[in-house]
Amino acid sequence: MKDVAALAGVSLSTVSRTINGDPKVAPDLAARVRHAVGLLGYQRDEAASALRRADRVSASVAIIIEDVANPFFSAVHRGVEDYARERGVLTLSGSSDDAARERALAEAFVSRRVDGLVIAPAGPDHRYLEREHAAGLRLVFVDRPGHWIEADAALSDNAGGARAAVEHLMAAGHRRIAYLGDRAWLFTASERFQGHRTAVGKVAPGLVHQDLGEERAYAVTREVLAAPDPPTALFTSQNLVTLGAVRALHDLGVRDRVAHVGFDDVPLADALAPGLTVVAQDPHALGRTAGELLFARMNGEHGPPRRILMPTRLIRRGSGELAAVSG
Amino acid sequence: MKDVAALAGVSLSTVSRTINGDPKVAPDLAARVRHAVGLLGYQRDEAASALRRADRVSASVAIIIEDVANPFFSAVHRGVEDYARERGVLTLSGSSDDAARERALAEAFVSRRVDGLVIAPAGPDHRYLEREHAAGLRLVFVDRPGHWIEADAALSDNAGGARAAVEHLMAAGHRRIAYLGDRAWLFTASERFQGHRTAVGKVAPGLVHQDLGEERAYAVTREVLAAPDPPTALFTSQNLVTLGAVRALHDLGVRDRVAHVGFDDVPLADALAPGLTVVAQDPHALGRTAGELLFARMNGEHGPPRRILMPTRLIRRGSGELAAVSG
DNA sequence: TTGAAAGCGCTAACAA
DNA sequence: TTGTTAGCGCTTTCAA
Repeated sequence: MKDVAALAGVSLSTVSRTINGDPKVAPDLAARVRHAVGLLGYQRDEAASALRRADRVSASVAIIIEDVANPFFSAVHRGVEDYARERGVLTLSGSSDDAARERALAEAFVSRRVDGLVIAPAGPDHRYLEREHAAGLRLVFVDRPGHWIEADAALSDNAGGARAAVEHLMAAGHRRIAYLGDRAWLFTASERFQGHRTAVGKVAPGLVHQDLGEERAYAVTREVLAAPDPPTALFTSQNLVTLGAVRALHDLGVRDRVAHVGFDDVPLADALAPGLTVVAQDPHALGRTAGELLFARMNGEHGPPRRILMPTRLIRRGSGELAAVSG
Repeated sequence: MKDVAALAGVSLSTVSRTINGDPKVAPDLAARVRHAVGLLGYQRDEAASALRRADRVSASVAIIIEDVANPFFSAVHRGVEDYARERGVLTLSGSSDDAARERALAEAFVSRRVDGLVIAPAGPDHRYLEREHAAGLRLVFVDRPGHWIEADAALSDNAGGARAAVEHLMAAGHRRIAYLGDRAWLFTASERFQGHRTAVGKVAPGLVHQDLGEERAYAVTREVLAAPDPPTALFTSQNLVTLGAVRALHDLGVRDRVAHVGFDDVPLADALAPGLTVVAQDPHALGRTAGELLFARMNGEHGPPRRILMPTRLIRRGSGELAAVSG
């Protein structure tokens, strides 16, 4: 910056003002400065700039998701990024994997002075953010609400969606409907399980399996169908669980006999035979909504925490419309 | 920080030294400092720290990919992130979409003083990075090499993989093999087209379609198959193109008659009927390798640019093994 | 071993 | 309108 000032023959303040688009710098000086900037390839040091700046804005927000490579979360990420970009704000991101890493990431972003933080919780306790939040950190939760902390959240209608899925299966005559879900303590999972339970009335023992990942879902699907009095339909409550179950049904050759509805859409769902019926969320919209909440706070909105519920949508593609056969 | 110093009754330097693990701080002082830190929930301002620090290390790297929500790129992202995390370094990321945005993002990251930059090129010209690169910016390209700039790169064996895919189809008797690809000017696309051409010898007119996205691929697949003298097999050279083609073949009801090999694996490929044969890359490993190259430079490695080629793997699942019927 | 003071690159108050 | 100067939060000489 001082090289620029020297080359343009002006003071540091004039350079700073020119760069920040201050209107009351003489056009000829501004031109000299811009010329020097171009010649030297000067770029402002954003960190130093934010450090000195009165409002301390870094023009960046961060999102912490479970896994940047999970299609659901990466679409949420993209939603936040699109919203932020339209406002000239950079979006940082990181994969939390687990509660400890989530906390480490949150602290890393906070100490980099992001203007706001979006978190898709991987951990069951966000009290560690209480102090920062009280001190003015703009914080929004997405997909799942924060625990032990009062903050904005953008969520899907998990219970309603799950209930719709299972009721759809029941309307086709199914009564023995297995529930396969991921980590039971997660808000999303428990909401979806509630939805399932509401629809079926009483849950048959042996038909509920939780804490599954893709591989466990594959194995459990095979086990459940091999057991006596097997279910005639499956409700899988998370995208990776759905993938595991689809592969298992396929390998068993029963995709056209065992009904199946998954929560969250997956690629190629409509190219399967039969197509995969799902309760789709709109992860991109979820991300955008989280962005809206976050920017509202950044723009000075006060008031109590808001919780926005996004609707889900049942997409009939065949697998959820298979009629129940005598069980 | 000065609150911490006041509470602990020491000077700023002692706080700084304690936080940075300087061994020659008296244990009792260090304990007092740490206690105060805990009480106040103090976290160092990384930006200010990096600003003053002699080596100016920010403990962060960035990766620019076309779309954080594309499964291929998000897996690359995750590979870099995993490698960096093991070394205590934060990974930032952004979606470039196009050349202009790529440049804007690169400049944003550079002005945030990341220690290194990984780019999956979206643009055809990286001369804008030349000055920074010469000035010491650690730069690695992934998936596609940089253009008009000499820098390290981690690439898949695009030509070899494409050639293997098409030769595989030819071994099953196919002679009329359509090529469907994404933006032709991309390095990856042109390499894959070269591989296709090498395998088939001479390219039949009307069987090559480029610059496709998922929706265009869907439409073009239908058109190509409806035309006189249609191909008996398809080679789709990118994941979104593959998805479009699969859906089109499915909707036409010809997935068991028209052979198909895709470049890059897609979810549920093995749950289709027939399964989708692909030439798989390992995007996670590609990301890790880019990370290795980057960190080697960050650790002072000199020498000429290195280009690492990662092998691809043909995964036979059925669609690529359909025999040619009389055309 | 500890503290006082200078300064990283920048912006903002103040003076000219 | 422009320049001078102080200082953001931190690290790092330099002296004590």
